[in-house]
Amino acid sequence: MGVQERREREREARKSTILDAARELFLEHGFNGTTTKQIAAKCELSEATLFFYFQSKNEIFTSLLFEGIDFWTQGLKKIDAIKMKPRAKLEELWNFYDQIREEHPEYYQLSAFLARPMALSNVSEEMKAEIIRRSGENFQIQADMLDEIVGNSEGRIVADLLWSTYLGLTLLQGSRTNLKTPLHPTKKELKTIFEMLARGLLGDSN
Amino acid sequence: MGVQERREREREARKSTILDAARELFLEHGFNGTTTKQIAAKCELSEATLFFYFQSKNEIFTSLLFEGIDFWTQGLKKIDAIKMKPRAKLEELWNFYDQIREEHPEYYQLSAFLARPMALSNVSEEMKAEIIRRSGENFQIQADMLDEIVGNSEGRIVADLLWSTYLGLTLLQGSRTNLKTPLHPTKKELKTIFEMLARGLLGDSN
Amino acid sequence: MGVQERREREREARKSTILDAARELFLEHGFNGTTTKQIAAKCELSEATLFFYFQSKNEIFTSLLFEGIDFWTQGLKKIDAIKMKPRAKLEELWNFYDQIREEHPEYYQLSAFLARPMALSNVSEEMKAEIIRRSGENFQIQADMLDEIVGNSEGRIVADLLWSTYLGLTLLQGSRTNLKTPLHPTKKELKTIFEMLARGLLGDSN
Amino acid sequence: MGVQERREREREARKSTILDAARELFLEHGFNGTTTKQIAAKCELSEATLFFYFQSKNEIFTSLLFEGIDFWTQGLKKIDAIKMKPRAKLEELWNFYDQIREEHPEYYQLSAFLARPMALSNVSEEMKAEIIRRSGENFQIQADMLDEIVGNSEGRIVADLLWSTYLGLTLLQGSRTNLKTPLHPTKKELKTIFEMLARGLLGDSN
DNA sequence: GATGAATGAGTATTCATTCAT
DNA sequence: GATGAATGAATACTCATTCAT
Repeated sequence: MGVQERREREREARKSTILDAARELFLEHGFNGTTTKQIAAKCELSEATLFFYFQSKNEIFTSLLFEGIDFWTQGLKKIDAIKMKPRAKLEELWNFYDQIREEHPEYYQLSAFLARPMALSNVSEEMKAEIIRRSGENFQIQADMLDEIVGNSEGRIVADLLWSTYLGLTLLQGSRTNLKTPLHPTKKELKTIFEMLARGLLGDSN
Repeated sequence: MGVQERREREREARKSTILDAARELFLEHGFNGTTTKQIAAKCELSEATLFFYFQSKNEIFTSLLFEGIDFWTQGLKKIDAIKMKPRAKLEELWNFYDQIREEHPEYYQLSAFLARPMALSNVSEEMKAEIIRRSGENFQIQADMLDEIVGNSEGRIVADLLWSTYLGLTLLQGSRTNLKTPLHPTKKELKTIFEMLARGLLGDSN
Repeated sequence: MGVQERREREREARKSTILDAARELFLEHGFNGTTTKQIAAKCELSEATLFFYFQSKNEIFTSLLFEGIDFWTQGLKKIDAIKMKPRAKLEELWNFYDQIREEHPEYYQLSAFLARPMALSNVSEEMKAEIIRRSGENFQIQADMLDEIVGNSEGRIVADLLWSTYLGLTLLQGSRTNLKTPLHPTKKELKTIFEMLARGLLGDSN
Repeated sequence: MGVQERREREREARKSTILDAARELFLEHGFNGTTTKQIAAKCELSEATLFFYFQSKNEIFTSLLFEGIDFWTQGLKKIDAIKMKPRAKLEELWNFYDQIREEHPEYYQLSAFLARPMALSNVSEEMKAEIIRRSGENFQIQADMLDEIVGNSEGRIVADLLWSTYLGLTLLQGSRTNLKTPLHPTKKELKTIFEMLARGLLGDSN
């Protein structure tokens, strides 16, 4: 059934085209600030075609959400699998955050996005449940990893600290871009912050 | 003229009523997701009446922004004025964050809000400039305070760390509320996080 | 009853103030393009006060209409009363048109206004009837006068020609102002036009 | 591609339907007195559909303006091309006015419309410039034609007289319709008026 | 598969008018 | 008398979605 397979592949390619356009627009203008007309224009299709590939604007949106969550899952699982000393692994995790932020800012923004109170107000209850499940899974991976790193069951707390800090720093930079303030922390300063944090988390000796 | 004064007071009260309704809705659904109809319904006025007190939906929005920024300014200045040992002052600042978050979550959300890339896309250039100015002032107060606390000019970096962490933690909790995950960190865990941070910032001796 | 009389006088004065403001705005922007807010602002009263002196925006409008029609009636009756040779009287009438256009353009515009198909669409049937009655009276005075001037019962036709020409010329100038075309006919050219017309109406000998 | 051509034709037909409805309403109630709802109802389409064919209410309006101006241009050029004796040509022109008024009163009203002070207040500066240009062209054709007819360079003045008279007569009839006065001048009386005018313009001998 | 055409429900804002003081 | 406050109805225009082809 080569024909059917090719059709399937083509269908997925088209969906990708649409998602690429939508992702950019949703990130820049938010859900309500983005129109199907804009999405259609950006991917050079008619508005009607969008609805052939997705049931609704909302489905396009949740597709992007799942895509982002899955991206994180894959990265975290890869790190989890590596064998390393605690301090090194902590640094590895931190660097992973850094890397995603640089190479895939859209997936980074996603995390901040999901944290906003209004984030899921347009999403159906079923979808919401699924998003919750998958996001929780991601957090659990990090918490387990950090349990191991700090050598006790405070992993959950440390995960909170580490993750919040990074999330906060990202937002801070976003805010400074908005507010046209000089961008801080720089790459070097980020390193300093990590050292401070690591000292706090693991003690001076590490 | 008692009459005129009473009128003025009543007018301010009405504006407050509108702002209270609008604040809640904007926080929950964002600017584009909130309609003047919703605001009017929430404060039990007609839509037209909104426009008697504010020139536009945008003016309502920016009024809320300024209100929040000013609230922070006042609190920060109060702390800045207190004479204290570094470690104690650090704790004071941390507690201030905590207190606002508990007593005025709406002003807390504001900070996260301002960080979003699309946050100010509906705001006129003049207003944007003013928001930038006042927000920057708030950050400067914190940076200066922390310079003094850590005893060197790394205040800016420390301010970044402290503030990002707290901002991140807030978002984390928001995210967990959204995602219906059990709420962490708890009050006690927050204390632990602060200890870790303080150790990282000031060294073990403090 | 001096008090009551003074009150009456004051009331009329206020009405005049309002009408002055309204006249200017209606002429410039039309009925639908003029708002009660604008009228109130122009005469430095509150919108509500307008409704103390007039029942509605429509009543303000029809008041202006009657005012204008009456102004014409008075002028025409004055000319009618003068004893003169036909050609001189024709010129007198023409000059009267000219004078009103220069000194009271608002009353001149009125005539053009009344001629427009949509002119009275906002006016109640009773008011419309009254306007029709009084306008017809004005036309009758002119027709009778011209019967006498041309010495036969073709006055009605001549009145039509004379009046249409003048009305048309006024509109022509209005159109040229709108279209920023050089203004023609000039005062001198108007005289030439009158000569042509008079020759046509009365024959070469006059 | 027959399909594409048919689509194009259908699209033009729909635009025409909308313009027909709009023309009637604008003539009767003016720009501000006509709503998109009314237009939509009149041509049995939804309001939204109007905006699929035209960018704005204003674009509908200016489309009508251009349509009318072009109609005049075509007729005038046709007459200009005919070789005739002066008096005959003058009559030809007069009859052309008459014909348009009878067969296309909407294009006749247009001229009166353009003359109103507020006529173009809703039109963009670019459009206004274009309207001015094209209207001026029409007048120039008439002035040149009349220069030739009267045999000297007084064409401009004669054009003013002729055109104003006709414009005025149209308005007069409009006014009488409004005011429910018996309609004058009749067809026969119009002829008499023309004779008077022609005598005035060309002298008794013609 | 893809799209031009069509629309019901909504969007911020304005308007003439009313009413309590 | 005068006005600040309030509003129902309307206004031009937009949006996500549907459907015939």
